[in-house]
Amino acid sequence: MADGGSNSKVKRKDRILDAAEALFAKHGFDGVSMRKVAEEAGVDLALSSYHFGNKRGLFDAVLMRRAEVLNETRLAALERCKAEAGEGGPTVEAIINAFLEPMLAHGYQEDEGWRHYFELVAQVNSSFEWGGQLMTKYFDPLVRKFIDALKVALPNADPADLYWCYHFLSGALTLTFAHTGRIDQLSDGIAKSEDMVGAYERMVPFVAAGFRRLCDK
Amino acid sequence: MADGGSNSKVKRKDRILDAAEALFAKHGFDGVSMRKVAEEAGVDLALSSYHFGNKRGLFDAVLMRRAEVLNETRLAALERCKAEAGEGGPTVEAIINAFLEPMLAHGYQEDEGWRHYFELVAQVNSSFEWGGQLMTKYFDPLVRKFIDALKVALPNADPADLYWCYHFLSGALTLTFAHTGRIDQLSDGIAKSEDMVGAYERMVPFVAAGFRRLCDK
DNA sequence: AATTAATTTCAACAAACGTTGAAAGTCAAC
DNA sequence: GTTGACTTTCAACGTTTGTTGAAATTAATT
Repeated sequence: MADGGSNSKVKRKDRILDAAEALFAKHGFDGVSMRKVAEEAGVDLALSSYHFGNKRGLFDAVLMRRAEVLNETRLAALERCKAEAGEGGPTVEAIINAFLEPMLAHGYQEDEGWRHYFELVAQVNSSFEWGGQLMTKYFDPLVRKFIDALKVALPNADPADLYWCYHFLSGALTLTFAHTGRIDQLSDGIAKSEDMVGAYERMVPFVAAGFRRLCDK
Repeated sequence: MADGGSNSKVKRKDRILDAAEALFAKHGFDGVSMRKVAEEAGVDLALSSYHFGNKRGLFDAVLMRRAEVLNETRLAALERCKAEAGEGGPTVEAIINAFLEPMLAHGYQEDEGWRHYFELVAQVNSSFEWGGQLMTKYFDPLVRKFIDALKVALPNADPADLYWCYHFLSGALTLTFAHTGRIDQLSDGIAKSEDMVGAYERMVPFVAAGFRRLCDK
C-alpha cells in the first residue's frame, strides 16, 4: 500500500512539495510552471499531477502541509498562556505573544522551508483571488479561539473593533514575514528584514497598544 | 459623435490601462494575459504592445499612473497638517491621518479605478518578487518625508523602531485595501471590508498607539 | 516466483502565451 | 488632395503552458 513506513518513495512527493513551496513563495501561483517545479525537485513532469491531481491541488497541498502544524503549535501556546495566567485570564500581550511566537519557534533561522511558507502565506493573504477563501479555510477556526481569549482580556470591547484590530495585526504580521526587503531599502540598512527577532519583539507591544487603545474601555 | 454610452471618447490607451488595472488587481501580473487585457478593453491585442512596449511596461504604467497622483495628494496633506500645527509640529495622529486620509478622499466609493489600484498595490507590497523594488521606487521618497515628520513628533525615538512601526502600518494599510473579504467571513458580517471609513477611523488610533508605545520615550 | 498495486517515466496533445513585421486606417497640417 | 506622422488591425511566429494515456519501473503481497 501507500505511505506505510517506506521512505524513499515518500521522498519524491515531499521534494515536489518543497520545490513548489519555494517557487510559489517567490513567484506566486501563476508565475510558476509545473515544469519548473519538476525541474527544481528533480522529478519527471507528470509526477506532480499524479500525486496532487493538478496544479491547484499541488498549491493546496503546499498550503495545508504546514498550516496544520502551525495551528497545533499556536493552539498549544494559547493553552499554555491561559494556564499560566491568573484568575482573570491572560493579558492582551500574552495572547498576541502566543499567536506570534510559534512562527519564530519553527526554526525560522535554520529551516528555509518555513521561511518560504510564510512568504507564500503573506502573498496569499493580500491576494484578492486567494486571500478571502484560503486564509479563512486554513486559519480562521484557530483565529476565532484567539479572538475569544481577547474578548476576555478586553471585556468592554466592541466586537467590530476587535475584528478590525486583528485585521491590522494580520496585515502587519504577513508583510513582515513576506521578506520583500523593502524596510532595508527604506531605512538604508538601519532596520533589517532578516532580523525576525527584532521584528517580533516590536510587533507584540505595537499591536497590543493598538488593541488597548481601541478596545480597552 | 454624441456620447451614446459604450462608444466612449476615452482614448484606447486609457481603456487599456483601466482594463489592465482591474485584471492585475484581481489576478496578479502572471495571472493576466495580454489577450484578456485587450478583450476587456475592447481593443486589438497588438495595441498594448505598441503603446507600452511589452507586458512589463504595461504593468509599470498602471502602477505609475496613480502613484504620482497619490503622492501629490499625500504631500499636500502633510504640508497642510504641518501648517495647521503649532510650534512643536503635528502630532503622531495628525501625521498618520495625512498619510491615510488621501486614500479615502480619492473617490474611493465612486471610482472603482482607485479601488482596483489599491488592491493591486496591496498585492505588490506583499510580493517577494515586486514588493521590495517597486514599492521603494514609487512610494519611498514620499514615505521618507512622513518619517521625518514622525521623528519630530517623536524626538526620542530609536530610528530602527520608527522604521519597523511604519512597516507595521504599511502591512495593516495594504491588507485593509486589498479587499479580500476575509474580515467579513471571520466576523460573520460584523465587520465589513466595504466599510472603508470605519477601517480608516480605527486604523489611525490603532497605529498611532503603536507608534507611541515603541517610540515615545 | 508470480501477481497485483503503486509509482515513475515517456511522448504527445491542444490550447494559450508574448511578441512583432507589415498592412491598413486615422487625423491634422499644408 | 497630398504628405507625413501617428494609431490600429491583421496574421502569424516560435514557445511555453497544463494535462493525460500508455508504457516502464519499482514495491508489496500472495
